[in-house]
Amino acid sequence: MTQTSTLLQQELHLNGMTRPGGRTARTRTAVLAATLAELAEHGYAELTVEQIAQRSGVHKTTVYRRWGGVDGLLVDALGDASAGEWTAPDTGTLLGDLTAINAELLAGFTDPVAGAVPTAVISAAFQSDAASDALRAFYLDRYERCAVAVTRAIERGDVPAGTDGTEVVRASVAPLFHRLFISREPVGDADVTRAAAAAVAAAKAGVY
Amino acid sequence: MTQTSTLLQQELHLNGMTRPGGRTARTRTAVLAATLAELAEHGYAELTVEQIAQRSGVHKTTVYRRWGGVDGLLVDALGDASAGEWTAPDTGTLLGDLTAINAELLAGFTDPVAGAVPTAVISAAFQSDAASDALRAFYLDRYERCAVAVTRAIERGDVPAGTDGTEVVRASVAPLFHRLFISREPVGDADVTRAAAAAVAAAKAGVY
DNA sequence: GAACTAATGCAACTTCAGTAGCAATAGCGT
DNA sequence: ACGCTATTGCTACTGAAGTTGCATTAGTTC
Repeated sequence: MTQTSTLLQQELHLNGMTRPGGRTARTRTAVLAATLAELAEHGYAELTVEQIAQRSGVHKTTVYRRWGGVDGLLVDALGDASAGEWTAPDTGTLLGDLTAINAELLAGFTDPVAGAVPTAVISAAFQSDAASDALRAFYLDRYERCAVAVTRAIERGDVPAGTDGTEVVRASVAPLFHRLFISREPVGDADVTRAAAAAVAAAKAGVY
Repeated sequence: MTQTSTLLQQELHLNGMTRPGGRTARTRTAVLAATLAELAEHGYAELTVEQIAQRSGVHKTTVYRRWGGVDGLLVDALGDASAGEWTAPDTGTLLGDLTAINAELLAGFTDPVAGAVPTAVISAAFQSDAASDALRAFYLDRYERCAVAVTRAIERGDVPAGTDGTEVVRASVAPLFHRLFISREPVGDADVTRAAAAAVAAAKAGVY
């Protein structure tokens, strides 16, 4: 956590608060930073409010009051992470775009720091409706942004008109998620390219 | 839990025990049955050893000693569920087979009783290595059994020779898992057929 | 059927997640 | 600058998860 990112978070997300003063934002920043740190160090299984509170210097009662528990913290952290602007890569071909998206996705989840929050929220979604809703919103937004790659492919004539872009993206990333969190198999570059190639083949066949 | 299934479980899974006598098997049956019942009623989030112990009439110390905790119970329950023989459907076409597999999968996870154990193990795999290993073994076995559908398609000449059957199956089911547990979107029959069709199209294009 | 021992039952204890009530503090408006 | 109040800090409490040591029961073996 650099000082710049700290200040950045302090400026953002002050909506809906009756008193968005310096202290409120300060505690939020400290708690979320501590959450990320604890998550990266110990993982979701051992993520506890007490540790986060102690690490952030904020009392645990405050954390329980504002976030309700670990799930709430994760939801807030996910919203924070997805706040920044993000645009899909543009390599010139649909296969290239989807491959790049998949590679970025895999790299993100493989990295113990960057992947900790999304992984934890996926796990928390099994228990918490709030986490489930946050996940859905996050990925719908992501797929919407990625769909432009398919739109470009349609304009190039590579893919039938009327193809649902978000569906193609979903199909492209699904095998990676499947290996990572369902069948729990190792995932490599071969899976990245194969999944993208399969989505392209299905799209060209007019499945979506 | 019918009496027949109880007796069936009592007969099975007696390997590796130093004293596989009647009582040991009896407590195991009672505890696993209680686990399934608790899971179906309250879900994984509220699944607790104490409740299971109380419901089964077995002391909680015994449960902790033999299974170590909730995760161990789920692993054992999953092994129990996957013990029975299962063969992939044979409809005459690859698309039909994959669609049938997907439909069965979705129905299984949608049903609150039948889907409770697999769902819980997927969730537990985020915390427990034992659950993760059990999941991997379970699905590898499942995909192996489903791969015969692709083998038949190769023999019919519908799909290029050398196609990896398990990969096709993975690709076919992945979008369903993705909607169910990652993006948390509603899943319907349209998704079942579309995912199967996409896998077929990619397989025919020689991706796998 | 009698001794042996694996497996279970039992009670007490420790630890920790989460809550409640009240005191203290710091931002906000005048 | 001064009061108001949202927010946080603090202490103590409740309840549940999980552990430990020992007593008891029930299969197994001879």
